Amino acid sequence: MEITGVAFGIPFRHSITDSSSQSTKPFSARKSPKLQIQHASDLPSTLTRVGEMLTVKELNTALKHFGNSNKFNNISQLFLWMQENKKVDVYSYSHYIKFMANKLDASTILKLYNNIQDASVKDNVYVCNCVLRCLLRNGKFDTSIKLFRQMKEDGLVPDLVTYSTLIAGCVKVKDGYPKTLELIQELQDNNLRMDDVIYGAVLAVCASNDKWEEAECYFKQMKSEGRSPNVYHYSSLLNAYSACGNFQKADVLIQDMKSEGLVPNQVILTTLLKVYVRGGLFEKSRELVAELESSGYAEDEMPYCVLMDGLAKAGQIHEAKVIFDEMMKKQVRSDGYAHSIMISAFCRAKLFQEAKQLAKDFQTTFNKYDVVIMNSMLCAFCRAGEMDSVMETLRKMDEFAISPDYNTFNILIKYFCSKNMYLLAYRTVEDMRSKGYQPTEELCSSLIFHLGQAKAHSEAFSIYNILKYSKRSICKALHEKILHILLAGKLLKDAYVVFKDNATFISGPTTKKFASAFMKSGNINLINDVMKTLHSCGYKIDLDLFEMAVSRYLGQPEKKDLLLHLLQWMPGQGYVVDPSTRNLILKNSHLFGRQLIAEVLSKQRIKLKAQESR
DNA sequence: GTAGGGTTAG
Repeated sequence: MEITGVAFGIPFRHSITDSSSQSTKPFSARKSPKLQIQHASDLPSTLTRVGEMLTVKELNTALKHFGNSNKFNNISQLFLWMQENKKVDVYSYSHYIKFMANKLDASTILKLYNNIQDASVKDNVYVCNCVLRCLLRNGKFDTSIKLFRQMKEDGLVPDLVTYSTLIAGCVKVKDGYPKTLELIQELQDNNLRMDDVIYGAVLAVCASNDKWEEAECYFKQMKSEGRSPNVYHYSSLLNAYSACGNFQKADVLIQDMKSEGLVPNQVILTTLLKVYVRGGLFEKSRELVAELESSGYAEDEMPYCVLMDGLAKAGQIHEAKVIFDEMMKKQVRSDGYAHSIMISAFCRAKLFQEAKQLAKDFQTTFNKYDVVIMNSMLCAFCRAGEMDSVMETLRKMDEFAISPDYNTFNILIKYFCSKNMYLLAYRTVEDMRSKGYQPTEELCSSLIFHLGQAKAHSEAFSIYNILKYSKRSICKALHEKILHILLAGKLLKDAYVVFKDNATFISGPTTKKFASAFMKSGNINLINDVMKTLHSCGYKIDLDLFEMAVSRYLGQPEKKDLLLHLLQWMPGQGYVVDPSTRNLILKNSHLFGRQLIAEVLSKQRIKLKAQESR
């Protein structure tokens, strides 16, 4: 066997990069550890072999290498190894988090951050900024604000990048505008000054929150600070004008922009179209679309979509359809937005056959789906009563792994209700809630009613509880409604809970109905509790109720302590058993101890006499 | 060697 090449060849360290050499050494042995890592087919075992030879800096470079070539699996394996072998620094964290920003979910990133032991890494501004950005990318705005607070307490000194990251996170967030104001105030308090990037983010926040006056104000402010707005700043302000359809302001802004030497691009002109459409200037809008077409800016569907949607929402559904047909004739590139807009528009206009037709058309011509188009189609099929198509669409959602959203659930639940499929509707509400969506009270309330009618008592109660434990306030009459359903279903323990929590909303007759149902067949161990609850709610317990309770106890002598307790409790609240109940007790007193019973009853009599003499 | 932004449609 020839071994010379391996045993006596060029020393390993020197062979490094020359993978094309004719050496007989094994391929891997001819590479530097660094390259071995970068080219490893089995990274963990390569790391075990050569990882220790590399510095943190070199490992970071490898991390960057994997990051730049989108090798996410390798990034994870390498970073994990680095952590386990204590070869991490701030660069490792910021590289890793940056590259994995779209792959790490919120809980993973939080765990990663919270597990950092080295305080100098944990309050490093680069690391913190990366972590915050990653959370915001995951849509976790509140979490990131909370973490930001925590970071500051732990020693983070935020910089301009921190604030711009957070402000950018405020776009498309409820309450994003007030939060942005707070952040601006805070950065100013920290003696930082807004730069072009922050102005850009702030203008976008204003635009998405319908704050055109505020947007205008920031725009002027940045100009007065000697900054030159770029095309993005202009387009955000223009977008802010679109919400109110202020076309005069928009036209002036475009002139201003041109005079600054900026050329309106496709986005600017499309946004201007949005302003005209929102302003109801449909003739001017059509002209602008024509202008976009001749500039080559109408090669995809967006401008048509803006116009169609505006027309449809202004009640001009047929005019919208004309645009749609023209668009189809011109074979404009479409991702399905145009279909989605028209399907929803037809549904809104209650033109369900037309909606269904377009939905079918979409199914046969597109093979690309998302949750919005799925919802449009579902809505159309449901409203047109096409059960098979509804089911097929649901199968498609599964097939394409599209998770249902709030709208999906709502459409389905309403549909199932309309078809009297209440149990299916019930299961869909449960599903909806388990996915974190809150059904509306109106929907729940009607479903509770129908489930009750269908004798699905415990299902009705589940829906009631979903409503109750949601943060919304619920209609007071619902408590009484569910109480009737629970009584009908003999779910007396649940009925008791509902009664106890909502006694003030329950009418006298319903209270009476609950009380006698409970005395008759409720859990014997709760009878005294129910009595006390009734009394403390101001309900005057009548003697029949006591008689029922006493009969229950007499039927189960092992509960004698409960009977004695009840009898002892009564006089203090002004109750005394009636003569027939008294006789009943006396007749059975051997079961309880004659002496005791006699004492208790005589105490009741004394009390009674005292009351009478008063 | 590390981190930030902003524009149009359902």
